[in-house]
Amino acid sequence: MAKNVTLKDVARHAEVSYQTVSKVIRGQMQVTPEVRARIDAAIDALGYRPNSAAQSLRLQASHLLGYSWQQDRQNQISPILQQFQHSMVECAEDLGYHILLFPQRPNKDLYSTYAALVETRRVDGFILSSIEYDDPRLPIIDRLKVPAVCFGRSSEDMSLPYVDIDGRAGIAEAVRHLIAEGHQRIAILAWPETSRVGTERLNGYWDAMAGANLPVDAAWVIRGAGESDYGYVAASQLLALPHDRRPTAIVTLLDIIAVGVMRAIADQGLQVGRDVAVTGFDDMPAVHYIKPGVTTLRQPVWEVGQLVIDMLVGLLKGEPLAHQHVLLPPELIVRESSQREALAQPNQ
Amino acid sequence: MAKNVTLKDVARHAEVSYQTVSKVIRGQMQVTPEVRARIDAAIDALGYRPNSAAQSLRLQASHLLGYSWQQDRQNQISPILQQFQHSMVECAEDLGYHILLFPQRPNKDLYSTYAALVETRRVDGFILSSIEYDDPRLPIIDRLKVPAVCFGRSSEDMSLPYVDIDGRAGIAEAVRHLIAEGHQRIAILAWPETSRVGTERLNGYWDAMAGANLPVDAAWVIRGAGESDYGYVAASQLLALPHDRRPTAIVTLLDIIAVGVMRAIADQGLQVGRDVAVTGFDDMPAVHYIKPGVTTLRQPVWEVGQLVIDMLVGLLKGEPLAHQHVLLPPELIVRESSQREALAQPNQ
DNA sequence: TTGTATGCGTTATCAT
DNA sequence: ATGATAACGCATACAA
Repeated sequence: MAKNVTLKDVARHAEVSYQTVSKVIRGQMQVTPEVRARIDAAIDALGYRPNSAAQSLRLQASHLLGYSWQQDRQNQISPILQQFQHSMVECAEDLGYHILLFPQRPNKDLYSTYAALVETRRVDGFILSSIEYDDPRLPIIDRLKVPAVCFGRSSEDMSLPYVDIDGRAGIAEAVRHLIAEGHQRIAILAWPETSRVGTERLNGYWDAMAGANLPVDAAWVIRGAGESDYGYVAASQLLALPHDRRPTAIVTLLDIIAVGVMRAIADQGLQVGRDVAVTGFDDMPAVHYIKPGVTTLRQPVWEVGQLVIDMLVGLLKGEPLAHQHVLLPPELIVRESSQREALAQPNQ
Repeated sequence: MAKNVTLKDVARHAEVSYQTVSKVIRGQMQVTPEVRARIDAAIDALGYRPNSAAQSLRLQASHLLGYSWQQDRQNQISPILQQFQHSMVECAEDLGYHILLFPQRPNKDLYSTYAALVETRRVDGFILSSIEYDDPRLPIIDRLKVPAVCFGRSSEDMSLPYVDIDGRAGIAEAVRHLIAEGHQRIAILAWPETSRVGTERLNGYWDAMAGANLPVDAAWVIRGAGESDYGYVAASQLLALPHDRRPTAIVTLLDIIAVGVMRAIADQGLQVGRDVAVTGFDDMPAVHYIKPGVTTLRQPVWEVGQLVIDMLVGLLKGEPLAHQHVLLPPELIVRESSQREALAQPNQ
């Protein structure tokens, strides 16, 4: 490691006082072009960089943002959160901030985890993702009075600023697309009531069905958890309904679940798209190789990450937020799985 | 945000000098139990936590470790790297460190990215993952003379400390397993020669085949890139060989590729496991739902993360490394795809 | 055992 | 326009 080059070294080299250098560097002072050039040359020659610890101490700001993510049962991070992390990191750097990762131990006191980071002044604020009902982190953030912005919301009137995907609007659009394709008996594989995201999306289904004055058979709304297996089992159940009640389209809340549904349809000797339409959610790269292609809803995650950081940094600078809560609509991507006219695909 | 509680506040409350508090806190001083109790009470009452910026400035150490990851073409992080990140974060916290994320912009000067972090003293060291041949980061780290430990290696005799998975040993074990299952004509879908990891794993294949004195038909060793599609195409090619040259087992370097291979086998009217054995790599959760189950090699990623951090922190403390280079063997997980006796599975 | 003095590198307030 | 002085909070060599 090279020796520290300090402000004083630069000042000595440029033959000015170090306070002058400090001010000139950040444009708080006008000097003669000649002096300015001497200082720039000195900085360049010595390779000076301000010491971030000293800056943090002086400015009472670490320029670090704490982020802790959640894995699902399979120890996996959703592609959504991966991209979210990436976009945050880039946007933060553009604003002079960095992301600090910290663990979320299952058996450790959550409060002390956050408190330690705040009280040691290690981070200036937090980003929270995967917010659910009664999220234990929310009261903690509130109690610590630390700036924070969430990706996701626990309810409409959350006190914390958040950016979220409008899953309700997304599913509604998917259902309207299916209706436009001529479907009337549309089923949905929802999530348990404890899932905020799932409930939100299910509402989109009700919206669209009601908007088109289509009746909903109680059997068409299934709640469950799991991945491909959930889709397979639930779809098999739907396809076993009497013909006049059997849905011709099945909406799912996740691409992987849609894959299970498609397998169930094929196993019944039916053809996905032509006989039964299917839609997913997330546009997961992992299912891109599935044939037929899965109609899905792509979340604008990149924008979410940028917005979350923008908002948090704004908060830290004391700027009032333009929007306390932002809802971004997902984009419907139509592929073969929801089209009757799609070309037949040889392999499943 | 609550007001700062400093050492002096604690000292005033405990009626001692603040230097005494400082020393007592970190056990550098013996005091009467009575004084000790007063100090503890004060810390507790005021909720004192040492200011990390002040500590960093004083100790010339940020206790931050820089980590930047790489995404694949599909903007995805491999499950391996996800788990790696997680294990690092937990282990780092146990040692009083945190992970700082920084972006790897494709078109930005790589050197300045690292230099900025080092010269501002923002991080004490780096963790590098996804090392390949001629990795541009290696000379940078070398030039900056900053402590760093890698997950992965570009060559055997790398100057930087590293922890890596012994892919060669892993593939060799998989091949020996296939041989034990009675296979003799074993093919492998390798990666391009530019892939260090791929070359390494391919060597394991040669090791095992040579070790069993089995001849290798040149047509059995295919090099290519891609995911499921690569597996499908390459396997179709292998299965089109004359019967006496057609492999009865196909080794792949990735579970997803194995899935493509299995589809090709099924499309030929053959049965995976009984007619042609298949093995993958990584034990990816995403393919857990595939039937028949994919025999694969699970990487001990958690251990890698722990080791990498242990080594880097040791380096920062000036401790000599017990092992400069560590190679961890993957674990063979045998499932139906490589067993002739496996129960027949109804759905693909 | 306890307290004093100094510096880590920066920013900011005041003089000049 | 420039420079002396203080302060941010902590750790430590040294003196008492």
